[in-house]
Amino acid sequence: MALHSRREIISYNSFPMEEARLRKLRELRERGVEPYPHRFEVTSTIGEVRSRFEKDPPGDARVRVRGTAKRVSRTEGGYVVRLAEEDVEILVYTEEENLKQGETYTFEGRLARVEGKLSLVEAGLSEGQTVSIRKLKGEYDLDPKGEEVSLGGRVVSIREMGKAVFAHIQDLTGRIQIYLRKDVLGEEAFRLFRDFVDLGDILGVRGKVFRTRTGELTVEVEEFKILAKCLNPMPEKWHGIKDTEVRYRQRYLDLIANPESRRVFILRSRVISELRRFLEENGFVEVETPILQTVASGANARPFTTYHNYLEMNLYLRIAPELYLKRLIVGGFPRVFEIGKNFRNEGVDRTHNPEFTMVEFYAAYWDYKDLMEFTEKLILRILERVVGGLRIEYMGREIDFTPPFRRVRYFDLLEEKTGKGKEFFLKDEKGLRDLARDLGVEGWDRITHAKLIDKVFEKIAEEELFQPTFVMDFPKVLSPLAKTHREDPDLVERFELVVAGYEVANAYTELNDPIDQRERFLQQIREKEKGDEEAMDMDEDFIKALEYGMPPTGGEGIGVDRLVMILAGTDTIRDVILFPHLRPKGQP
RNA sequence: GGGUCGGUAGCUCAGCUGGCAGAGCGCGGGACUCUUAAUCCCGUGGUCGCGGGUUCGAAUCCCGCCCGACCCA
Repeated sequence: MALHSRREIISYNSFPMEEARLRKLRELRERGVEPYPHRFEVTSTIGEVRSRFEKDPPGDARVRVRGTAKRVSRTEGGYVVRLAEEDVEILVYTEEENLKQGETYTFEGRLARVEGKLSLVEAGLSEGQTVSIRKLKGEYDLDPKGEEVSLGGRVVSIREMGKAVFAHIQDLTGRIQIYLRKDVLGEEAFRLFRDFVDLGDILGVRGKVFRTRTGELTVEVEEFKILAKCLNPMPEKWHGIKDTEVRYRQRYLDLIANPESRRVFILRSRVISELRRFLEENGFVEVETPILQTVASGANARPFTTYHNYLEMNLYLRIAPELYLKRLIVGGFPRVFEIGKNFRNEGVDRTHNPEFTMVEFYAAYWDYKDLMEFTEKLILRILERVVGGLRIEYMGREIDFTPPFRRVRYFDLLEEKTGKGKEFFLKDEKGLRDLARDLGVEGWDRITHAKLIDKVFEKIAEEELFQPTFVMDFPKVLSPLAKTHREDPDLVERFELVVAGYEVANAYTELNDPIDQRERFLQQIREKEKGDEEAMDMDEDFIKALEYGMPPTGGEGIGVDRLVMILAGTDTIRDVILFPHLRPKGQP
C-alpha cells in the first residue's frame, strides 16, 4: 500500500466537508479510542439474522390489506406507501396517483420481500374483505425473542432522537436497523456514538434482536465499536449514484449505494458458480493454461503485446485458451474446462470490453450434436438455479429458454433472409460484395471474401435471432479449427448459440487431423496477407501435439459476460464487469 | 472515426433571450427515549470539466481540448 503523499494530506484539510470527520478522528485518538481497530467478533451476516426471523412469502400470494398512509414517496415508476394499522406497518408499492398522507386505503397486491422488508408489490386500490397487517406480519416476520447477535456493517442511515438513536447498518447480504438507548449503553458510550459515528463508518454492534412497534427487525445495541472511520461523505441515500462515470470508476460507491448493482454482481457470481459445478458434476476437470503466450492463436482477433525483460522477447496476452486445452485432450484428460479472462485488442463499446470472461470446455468422444444437448442442459440448470424459471424478460421482450432450442443451418438462415443459397455466398464474390454494399457493411469493397460472408451473416441473421437458437454448419473458410462436415466439404461441424442477438456460445466438433489443421492455418496466413488482421496465427507446437493423436472431441466456449447481461436484463457489458475499461482520468 | 446529448455544492438536480450561484438531501450547532426519505429551529457548503475568445459584464454566446452516455460507421 503506497503512503499518502504530503499533497493529498494537505488537500484533505482544504475540503471543509472532510474537516469535521478528520477532527473526529483526531479526538477519538486523543480519548484513547482507535478508529481502525484490528478485530471485532462478528457472529453472523446481516442476511443470516434476517433469514432466521423472516419467512419468504410464496411467489403467488395475493393479499388485501387496509391501513393509514403514514407517508407517500415517489419511486421509480410509481409510489411507495408506508401503510399502518395500529402502528404496525407494511410497505406498499403502487402506481396509484393522488394518494394522501393520513388517509385510509385498502390495497390489493402481491406479497413479497423488498430489501428484506415484507411488502405489497404491484398493488392497486381495492375493496372488500381484508387481512390484518398485524396478523400478516405475525405470520412471516417471526419474534426474535431477544436473541443475542454480533454484527458488522456500514452505517447507512442515522436518526437521532435525543436520548436514543436509530440507525441502519448494511453489508452485502442486507441491512438491519440498530437501536441505541442512553440507559442501555451508559452515558459515555452513548455520547461516543452521538458525537463520533458518521454515515459511512464501519461499525461492529453486539446486542439483542427485537421488533419495534412498527414491526421492524432491530438490534438493541449493548456494545458497539467503530471498526473503520469513513473520512469522505457518502452518496445521497435516496437517489444513490447515477453518474455512470463515478459508478464505473469508483465501483465501491456504486455497490454501497445501489442495490441493483449488488444484485447483478451476486447474480454473476452464482452463474459462474453453477457453471463450474455443472461441469464438475459431468466429469470435467478444471485447468489453468497460459495467459502469456508466444503465439496468440485460437480465435480471430488481434492480441495485446507485452515484453519479457529477462527472456528479451515479445509475448502476447491470450485471445483464447483453445489450443492449450486441446493439448490436454491429447495428453489424456478426457474432459477439461477453464474459466478465465481473454484479452482482445479491439474497440470498446456496449458489448465489448478488452478483457472478458469465457468458459471453454472440451470433451473427448463428443461431437457438436452432443454439445448442443449438453448446452441446453447447462443453460437449463443455470436458469433454474439462478433465475428460478425458464422464461425471462429482456429489453421488454420475453426469452423462452425451454429446450429444445431452435436449430437452423447457417446457409438455410441466409437463404431465408436473402433468397440466395450457399453457392452464391461461397462462389459469387462480386455479387456478395454488391449485397454487402447494399446492406451498408463497412469496408464492403476492401475486406476479404471470408470476412464478407461473416459480416453479412452478422448483419442480417444474427441480430434478429432473439429466442435461443443454434445456428449450425458454418462455412469452412470461417472456421479454421473445426472439423469438416461429414456430409459437405464446404462446411464444418460448428454451431453458435445466439440469444437476443448476441453470440453466447460457439462450439465445434474439433479438427483433429494434423495435416488438415496445417492446411487451415496456411489458409489463414493467406487471409492475413490479403489484409484480414484478425486471421489466425500458425501454432506449430499445437500441430505437433495433434500429430500424436487427439481423439474425436467436442469443444465449446461460452461468453460469460453476455450470458450474465441477458440474465441481469442489461444491454451494457460494463454493468456486469466490476471494473470495466475506461480512459484514465486524474484521481477521482 | 462521424453525429447528438451531458459535465454546476459531497450526492441528485434546477439555473429562461448574457446581469449578485440555487433547491432537496448531506454536513455543523440545538430540541426530542419506537424512529425509519424521522420531525422542528439555526447555520454551512462552489476551480459552474479545462483553456482561449466575444462583451461593460459569461455557468449561459463562439472556438479548441479532456471525460462520459447514446446513435451511426
